[in-house]
Amino acid sequence: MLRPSNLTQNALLSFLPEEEMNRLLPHLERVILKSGQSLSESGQPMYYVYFPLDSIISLLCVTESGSSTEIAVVGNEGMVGVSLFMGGDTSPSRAIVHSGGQALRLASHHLKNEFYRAGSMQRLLLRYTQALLTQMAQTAVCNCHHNLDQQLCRWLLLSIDRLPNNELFMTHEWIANMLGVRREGVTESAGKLQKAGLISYHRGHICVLDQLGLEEHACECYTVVKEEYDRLLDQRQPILSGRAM
Amino acid sequence: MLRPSNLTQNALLSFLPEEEMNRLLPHLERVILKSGQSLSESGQPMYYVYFPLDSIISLLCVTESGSSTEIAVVGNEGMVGVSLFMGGDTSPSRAIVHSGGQALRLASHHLKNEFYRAGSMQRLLLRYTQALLTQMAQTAVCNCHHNLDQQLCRWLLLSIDRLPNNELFMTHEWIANMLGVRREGVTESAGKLQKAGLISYHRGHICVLDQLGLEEHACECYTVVKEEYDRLLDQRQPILSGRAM
DNA sequence: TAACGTTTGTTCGCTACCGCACAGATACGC
DNA sequence: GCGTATCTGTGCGGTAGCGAACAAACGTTA
Repeated sequence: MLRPSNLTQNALLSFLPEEEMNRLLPHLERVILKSGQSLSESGQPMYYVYFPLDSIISLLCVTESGSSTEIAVVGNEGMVGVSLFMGGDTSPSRAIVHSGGQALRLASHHLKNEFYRAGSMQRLLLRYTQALLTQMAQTAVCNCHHNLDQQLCRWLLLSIDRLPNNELFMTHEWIANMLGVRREGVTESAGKLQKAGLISYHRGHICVLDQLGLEEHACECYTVVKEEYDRLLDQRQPILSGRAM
Repeated sequence: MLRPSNLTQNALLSFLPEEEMNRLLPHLERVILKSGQSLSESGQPMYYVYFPLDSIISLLCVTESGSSTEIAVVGNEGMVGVSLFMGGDTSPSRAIVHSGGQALRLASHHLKNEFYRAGSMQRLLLRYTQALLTQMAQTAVCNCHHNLDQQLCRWLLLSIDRLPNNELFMTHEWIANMLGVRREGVTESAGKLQKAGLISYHRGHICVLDQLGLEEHACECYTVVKEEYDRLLDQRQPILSGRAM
């Protein structure tokens, strides 16, 4: 059984009124997610949804030829598995843990039951899905019109916004898979950012040194997404954990 | 007042049970949408949602610099304005009529009222939104990994699937805006398709001559999207109009 | 210490697409 | 019929990113 104090680290759950939270509480399980682990595969049924605490999950869309693109990133501000209550049952995208950590897991039918009571949980999850839609749309246009340098800045910013500190463990290779580009391209862009003093990295360990500087180098996509999340999800009491959005 | 027989041209509405349809009927207005007309602008409040009959609407995401990319296309299988019931109130994207025709319009509050009764309408609209999510994700990955020729094929196929026949009125310039590329690029790709006998075009009038051929030239993205729409929305009685999905 | 796998740095030619410029063809209004 | 706007075709140099290949630096294990 979880102590309520730990639950508030997930923003979505922290917004729930006590009554609904109490109904969910017995069914929430704390799990450890490992980097690289898959939470869902395209077209496969989902048995659980996940509310990340200090972990980050990437939603990927994969082509026939095997190349992939991240279409959204989920941290402690959200959840993985919206397609369940949207009525799809199966997941349309692959969900990969891109930064290991803890998450709360909830069996599908418990989530559906609560959702179809049509109370706060439903409103909250729908607003979150709307934020996800915005993120996906903005990612799509960013892939099209902004260069790799800008995309890398956006990606780093979205990641550290969802982490407790300004460091992340991630190789260039991984980032390349997320952005749908070559590893060498990431190495080159990351090199520029390091020379500019914005980040430092070493063998899969990246430190963001100058967040504001990154924002200046990023395209507007980061801000657009962030502001939409704030608008849709920050209308209630703030979340208790440190850097959460 | 609308005759019920005309309503069935929109797939979403045709799936509604009679009771719910009767509640909506008095509030549905038939409107003519003109090519190029904007139904919603990014960040602006929406007063109506639209159920296209023989018109097609593009959802666009626009960058600061003014370049745009289509993130989804909506025809008589869907509706424009999902963000209303998702809780966003304002539209996150620009909705532009890309093929003029008729649509049914419903004032926001009537839609919300029906949605929050948590009946068939809610389930249906959520399933549709799920299909929209899939389309957006697939479009994003397509922009990233597939070349212009393939994207053009996908785009043409998605368009004629939503039209009563195999011709559409659309200049290369417009298509370029949708795909987020140069007009010259579209001219070149369209030229190839014409030489291959798959389409013919002349000053903004495009005829699809060989749909199967187009599908062979397209990337898998078209099929993925189409099958997901079929799966999510074709589970009930078929729609009455001719070529509807 | 030595061997090996992983991560990053760098180079080279190649391709798709960009941005620009301009020309021809067609449709439309006066 | 004529002028004009729109649509399409084409040709240029430029560039961002690709694919492949390889080297160097680092960490881990034996």
